[in-house]
Amino acid sequence: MIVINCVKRAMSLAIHHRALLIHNLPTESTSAMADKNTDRPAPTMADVARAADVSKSTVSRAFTQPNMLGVETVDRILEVARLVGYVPNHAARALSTGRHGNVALVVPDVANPFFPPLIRAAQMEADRSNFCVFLGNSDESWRQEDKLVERFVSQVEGLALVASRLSEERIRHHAAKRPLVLINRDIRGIPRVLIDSSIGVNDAMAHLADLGHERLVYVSGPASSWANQQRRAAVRSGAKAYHMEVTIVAAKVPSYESGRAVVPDILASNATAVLAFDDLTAQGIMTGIADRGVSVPGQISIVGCDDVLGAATYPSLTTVSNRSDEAGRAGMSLLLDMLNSRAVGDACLVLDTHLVVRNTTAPKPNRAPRRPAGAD
Amino acid sequence: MIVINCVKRAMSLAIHHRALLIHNLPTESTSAMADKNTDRPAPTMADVARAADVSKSTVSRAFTQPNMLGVETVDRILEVARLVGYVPNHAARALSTGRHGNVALVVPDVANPFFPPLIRAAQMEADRSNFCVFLGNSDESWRQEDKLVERFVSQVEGLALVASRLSEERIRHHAAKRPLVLINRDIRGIPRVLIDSSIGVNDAMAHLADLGHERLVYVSGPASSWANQQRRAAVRSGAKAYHMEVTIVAAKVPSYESGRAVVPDILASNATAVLAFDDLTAQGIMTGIADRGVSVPGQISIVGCDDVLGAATYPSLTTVSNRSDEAGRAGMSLLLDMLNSRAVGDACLVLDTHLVVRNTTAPKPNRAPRRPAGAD
DNA sequence: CTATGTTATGCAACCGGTTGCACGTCAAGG
DNA sequence: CCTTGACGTGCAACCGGTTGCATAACATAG
Repeated sequence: MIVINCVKRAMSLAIHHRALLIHNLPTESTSAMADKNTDRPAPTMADVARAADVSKSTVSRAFTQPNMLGVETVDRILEVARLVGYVPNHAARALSTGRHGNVALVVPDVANPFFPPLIRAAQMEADRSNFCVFLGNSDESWRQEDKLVERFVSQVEGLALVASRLSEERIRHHAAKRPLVLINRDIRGIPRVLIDSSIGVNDAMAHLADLGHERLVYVSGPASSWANQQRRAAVRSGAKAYHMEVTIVAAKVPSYESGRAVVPDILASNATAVLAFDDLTAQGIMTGIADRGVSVPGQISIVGCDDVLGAATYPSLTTVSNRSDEAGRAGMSLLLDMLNSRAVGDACLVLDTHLVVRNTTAPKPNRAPRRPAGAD
Repeated sequence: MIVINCVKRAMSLAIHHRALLIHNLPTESTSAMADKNTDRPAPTMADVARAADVSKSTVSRAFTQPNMLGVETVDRILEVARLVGYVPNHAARALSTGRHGNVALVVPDVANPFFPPLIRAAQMEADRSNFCVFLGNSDESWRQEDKLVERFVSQVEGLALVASRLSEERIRHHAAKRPLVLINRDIRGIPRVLIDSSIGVNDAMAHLADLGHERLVYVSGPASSWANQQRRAAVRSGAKAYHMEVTIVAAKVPSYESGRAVVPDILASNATAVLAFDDLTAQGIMTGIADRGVSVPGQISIVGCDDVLGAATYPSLTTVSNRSDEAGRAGMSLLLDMLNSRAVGDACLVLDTHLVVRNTTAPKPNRAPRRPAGAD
């Protein structure tokens, strides 16, 4: 066995182990290798047909339309198939039927905690209908997203794009060739499910206004994100309704680091409350602020979005909660509906959100927060 | 536009919107529908061949072996292809070449924060080689995992199983038909990458011993998890080395809830330190313990594994850190190596781990922790 | 006993690419 | 001038299924 500890780069390790493993193949391993892909190339329908003494067509029907055949024939074929270890070939089937039994799911960032529950729910929903799901990570880039979609399109029956960064034109282009649903992106004529955070954001602003806050910073997310546009708009309208003054600070990508990075801008604004595009950003902001000796929520209140951290932060984060898994399930369900019945149209499902008040919001301090104690 | 707020079950909403959307299709939407899938069924190679006045073979070669053709021929064909919007058909290609350009990645639980970084890294690594990746969620069940693998196998070139719950026999079975790598599962003869947490666990026990702790609880994870077996073994050997008494408490699945559930057992054990299978479990334990009025780390020290929560908990969690993304990248890289060069063997890459000391560990209290203050 | 179904199965074409082999052209070598 | 080889391209078979149509067997009705 080869052991390499603490390898830093995949490339280097790939080279290493390959170089090393030429030798020491225990006999069992060698025989295992002999098995591998050396056995006849997997039984096909023709093999089964021969073994069961019927035609290819009959074998095919035994799997797809059993009631068209004699019961004992079907039984015999299935038995034979099991014995020889036959597994139908998806690709071949897709070629003649046009039905691949696959769907694609594309998200901006798998590692952002907003998405995993959504992915999981979508995956399991697809699984219930025996669909396989391709996962794509667009890395917040529309080019990457477009490339992925293009690569997927020839082997899927439908696509679900989550928080798509693509232009409306590209989305329509793709939707024209394959059934496509959007999650957290709002384009007329394309079926979509939306998490309406404007409700929760509005609640949050009412909550802050109640606490006496008058100056708010909204830390925005990706410009091409529908959720961001919607949240910003909700902040704007909330500002009017509750007579608050709003400053917008931009964090390009939603992440812990982005949050930390915008802390100076936040403190410079003289605001007493912060609404962040998402919890990750909010968390970064919290630690950044704490590092500068400003207390939360004593001097500044903070509200996040998405409720993906639970009560794990300290102080526990007040946030706008939604059920992203629900969006995933609903989106996939919608897509599967489209695949079964052509009866689709301008469907739009809206899931609502609500404010969860925890411990990062408190009444406005008497004086505006001091400048950070430390330098920089 | 149809709006349905606060829908609870996907099924019901699917029915709803379908019922509702028969009407109100704005004209633009209607025309969009007309486009959809109504246009000729996507241009094929034959279409391009006709348009470029060459044979199918030539078009094929223009894409796959351009240097076999005259340069101007290639240029013309590519141009024509672009014009008619031709996109090669993965499935058809796979049928004749046997190369699908797909790989499968199966994990126990997408939503467990240990996996998303790994998934993301694996996905992006595959993407660099223009591979599409299927994602499977085994839901911690070997049956589900087996089903997924079976479904994937006919349309992928290789598989990566993360923390597989399958029996060794099933894994060998699958490995015999397709290149397969394991992540966090150790089977001789099957290429694998392992995160060796025994190092970190040992460090953790040394750390606790330094602090004077003599009685430890190990909260175990899934029995079929290799990581769990490894960690438990490391705890056992550490117990010997540092003369600690160890109790094992079982949490079947690694989750926040499981952690909370085992708190009574932990407190009953009279131990002064806890090592949890993973951070999620540790987090559950922390809040459960806090709820009972026992202080961390004052009365009980807690150590997690995986370091997926960062410093977000309060107190921030001491934990055994690893880079799961590195494992994902290395695993996928290894798989791609196998696909390119048949030169594979008994490869085994081991990534190491280290202890990150934060604020949930402290010297052993003078007296063993009291029973919980509240009832139950 | 023949006309008419009904049911179970086989034949062969087709899905959209890939590829071994054959063919034609043109240039260099004998 | 004729061979020989390299080069560029086309033909046709093949990958592993699906499916419309034909056919054979058998039952029922006229």
